Amino acid sequence: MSEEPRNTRQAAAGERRVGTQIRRDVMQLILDRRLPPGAPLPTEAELMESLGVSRNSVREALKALQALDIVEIRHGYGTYVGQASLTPLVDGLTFRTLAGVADDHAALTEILQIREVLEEGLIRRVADGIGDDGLARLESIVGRMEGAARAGEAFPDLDRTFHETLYDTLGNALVPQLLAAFWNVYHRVAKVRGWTSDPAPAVTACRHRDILTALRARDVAGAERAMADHFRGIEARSGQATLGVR
Amino acid sequence: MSEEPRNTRQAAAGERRVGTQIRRDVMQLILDRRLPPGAPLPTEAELMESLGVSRNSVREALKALQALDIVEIRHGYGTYVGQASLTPLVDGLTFRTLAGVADDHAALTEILQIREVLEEGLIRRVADGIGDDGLARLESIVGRMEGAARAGEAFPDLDRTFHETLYDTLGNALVPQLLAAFWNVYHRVAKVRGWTSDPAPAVTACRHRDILTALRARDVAGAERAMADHFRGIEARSGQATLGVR
DNA sequence: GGGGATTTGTCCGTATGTATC
DNA sequence: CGATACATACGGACAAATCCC
Repeated sequence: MSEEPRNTRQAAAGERRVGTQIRRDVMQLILDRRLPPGAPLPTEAELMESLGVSRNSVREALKALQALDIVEIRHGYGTYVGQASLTPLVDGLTFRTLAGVADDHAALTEILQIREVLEEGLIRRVADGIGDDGLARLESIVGRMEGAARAGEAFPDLDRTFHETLYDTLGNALVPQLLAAFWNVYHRVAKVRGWTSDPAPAVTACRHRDILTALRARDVAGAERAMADHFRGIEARSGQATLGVR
Repeated sequence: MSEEPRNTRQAAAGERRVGTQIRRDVMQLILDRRLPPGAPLPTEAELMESLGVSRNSVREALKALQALDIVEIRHGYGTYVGQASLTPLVDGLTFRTLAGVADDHAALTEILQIREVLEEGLIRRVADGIGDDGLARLESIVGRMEGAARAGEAFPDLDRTFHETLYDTLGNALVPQLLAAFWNVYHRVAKVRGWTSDPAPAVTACRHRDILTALRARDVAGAERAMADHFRGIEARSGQATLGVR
């Protein structure tokens, strides 16, 4: 009775840090039970008993998993399986950009370049397989863009929705989420920096119209060029904004 | 003395959740003081005094920031500014893939498709601006690949290094990190699933040789085709692996 | 290499706010 | 509205790891 292994954690030699082990255990629990997003998880009390750890350790591990959107905690109600979205990427990239040792224009240009490469490559695949319903949905969005542009208003949400719907037809759920993540980082940084949003809505609406027109004509090369032009416009706006604060 | 605003947090009405507010405060502290990655942060005791909260709350917030790689905690030493790497993305995507309601082959195909679009678009820009030193570094890597292939051994690390060095010349620090993140997710899932690594190293080495040859000849279209062929090979391997466990 | 100081890791107990039924 | 279950937050205590002298 000289040494009593309080729990099974030390004996298994899985991890020396309790907190890390709890994180792995909770993730493994979700995987083992095939719990879908939104499914209820054991309460903190149940976890501290089944894992043999204190409430504080459970909470710290749960907070870490919450930051990764692997679990979702609702105050006074319970803990649930999270959506595993790309929110952590948005938070991380936003912080990284704002904290950049160099000026943020360079960091934002990097993000923009990746978006550009992605969308230029994707538009080709979209042009091949888009159907009439997809074109109709895009037409509706572009129509609303032109309406807002005539009123002289910017339309960041419509812009985002356009690109999101554009790649819905690919059947790749990760693509719209990744592009939305980059989009969110860009606009969140712009908001913090106090940049004005889209000084020329009419031009932006025209760019989207060009993309849709090329898509209708099944003009792959034209769609690629239209998308490239669109990004030239964004870069120009971004460059002017940084010039303004210098 | 009837009401003493212990801190400025409640008065500003920024957030009603203490934990969330601490997270924002610590991030803002890093931004305000222009602290670079690796710089020391206040100790837990200092934070609980300056923010007027308990140690548990400080620790929970710090654990969340640690999961995002925004801070780095060293047991018995101190807390430091993190690298803000893409580790959270790797963790999230790996979990998301393993927990996928559909089979993981679909989820991995999504990741692979994004890598494919990215690298096919990037290789074009690389072919324009790569110098002799870059070609020499790639030559060295491909040479070691061919050596390993002759010995019948797989070379996952060399594969990863090849793609990483390939895009070093772009001057976009985010590109290699993002590709490395996708690469890590793919191989981590493959490891968990017990897939065998690269059954035909000779073919893989040949694909990389093709890319390098096209790059030397400044053959943009050829480089793009070689890269596409490379991904066809990966997809074939991935498809066979999932067939094997069925 | 030994010892003390500092800092994070873990645990316990208690009180409070919050959402659901 | 009350009752209940749950997360949120606080305070104190000791253990473990690291560093410095």
